[in-house]
Amino acid sequence: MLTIHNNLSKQKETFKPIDPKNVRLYVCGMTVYDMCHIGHARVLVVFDVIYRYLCEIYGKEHVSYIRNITDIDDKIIARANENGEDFNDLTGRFIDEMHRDTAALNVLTPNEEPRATLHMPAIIEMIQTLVAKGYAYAADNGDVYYDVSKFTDYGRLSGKNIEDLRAGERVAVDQAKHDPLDFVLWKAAKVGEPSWDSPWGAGRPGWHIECSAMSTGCLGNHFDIHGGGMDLQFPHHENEIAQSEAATGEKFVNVWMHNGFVRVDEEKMSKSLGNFFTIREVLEKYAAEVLRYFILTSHYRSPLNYSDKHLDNAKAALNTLYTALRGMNLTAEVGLDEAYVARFRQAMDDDFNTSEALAVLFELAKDVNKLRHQDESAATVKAVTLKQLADRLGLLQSDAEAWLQGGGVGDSRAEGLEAAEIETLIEQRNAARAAKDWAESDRIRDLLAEQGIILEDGAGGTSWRRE
RNA sequence: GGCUGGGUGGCAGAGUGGCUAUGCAGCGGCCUGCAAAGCCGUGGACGGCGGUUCGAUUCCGCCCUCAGCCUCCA
Repeated sequence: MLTIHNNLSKQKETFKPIDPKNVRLYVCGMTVYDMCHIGHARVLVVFDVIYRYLCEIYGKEHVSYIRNITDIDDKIIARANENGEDFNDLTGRFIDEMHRDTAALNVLTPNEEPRATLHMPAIIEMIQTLVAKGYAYAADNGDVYYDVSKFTDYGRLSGKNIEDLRAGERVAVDQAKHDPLDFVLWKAAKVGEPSWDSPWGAGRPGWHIECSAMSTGCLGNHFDIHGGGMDLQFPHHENEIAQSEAATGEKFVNVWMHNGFVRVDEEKMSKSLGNFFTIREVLEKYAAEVLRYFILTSHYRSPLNYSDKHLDNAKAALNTLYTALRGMNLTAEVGLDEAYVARFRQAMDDDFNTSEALAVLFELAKDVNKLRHQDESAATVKAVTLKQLADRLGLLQSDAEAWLQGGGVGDSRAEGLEAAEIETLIEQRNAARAAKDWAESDRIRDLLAEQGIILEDGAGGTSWRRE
């Protein structure tokens, strides 16, 4: 029985899809004007694992996963101007870069990745509906605003009330708004800005409305799960609720999920603070799977502190799992160890407790190591189970030998010895060992160690890996 | 100031009203020519002060402290 922490109720609830056989999931994706950073990686990986698990329960063809792309907003326009290029060229380029990152991280492709600029009619139509219903007004400056005072439930998701928000007075007063809390649905275009025609003149949509229009457009007025980063809870998701429920007259979303932040030195990593690392930067030093594993070590709602040391730790942990799989027949047609499968599912059923799920993987690895020289068929069952469960998390996707010999490092790994050279040296060393020439044997081993190559003499011969 | 979520062993990170998390690192042992890997064993923890309880790291209160949101941000 899957339970999910619903941010709307602030508690864990048993998950029941609106349509018992089909699940509908929407996640707020990227604004594409720059490379994705580790915070983006976390959303991508966290919801990828959630998506995979929902597919496991309901069947892949019964889960609709939508992750939008914001491809028009102030920052995109500003960046395109800085670069002196058309904003479409900019966004197109960074959409490609994002897809390169998601592929590297083994993030599955959603059913759809709707883009704001390709859904203008639906966006404009929703704004028209809001104006017609009295929830929105066109201001003197050509902008259209949502009238927050008209939506009685405003603030429910983020635990705020309108009075407190007003008391905060941190919202800069915009003369065109009736109330500082009102937010923009349609922005009138300034000269030279990209724009679309609308009943209120040329302009572009506000950020929040695109998600209301595209999510309901893709999934229907009322769907199951809506996710995104913690920071989107307010105002973005709050505003989405206000827009969607006012426009459709129906409940918008049953379950709201928000993942925690990535931190650097105990501080939020963000573009505005400038303390961020791009996914690409990390992949130069570490294999993508190390980053993916690192993200899954903590619960999705907890903060995740980023550092090289933690990634080194993640790499070492992955090596342990791969070492257990090395030499095992993973394509053997054997049943799974159902006790472990049950424990894995129990962990995932508990609000996607990936740390607990990973612990199950390590216990399986230990079993494999224990049994491999005693009871090969029993060990194979454990190994196959380990591989299968890891698949469900999108982990252990490499061949174990290839992983260990590759060293779990990223794209620009320091070039070392070729495999053939290493094999030759190992042969020389083994000849020395056969002659009990330990000095020579150790000399070769030390030589290789200097190159980051670690030898392991086993019953079946000498194997090697990169540290 | 308002609201939210945290503070767990050297580090990371789950969890539980009494019973081993797990990983990395450490220590002892087995294995090995010696190592490495693996296995066995082992030490070490629940921010502080009260309260509830037979018993609290786990529930309640207060305090300290950290982070986040209240403004674009995953």
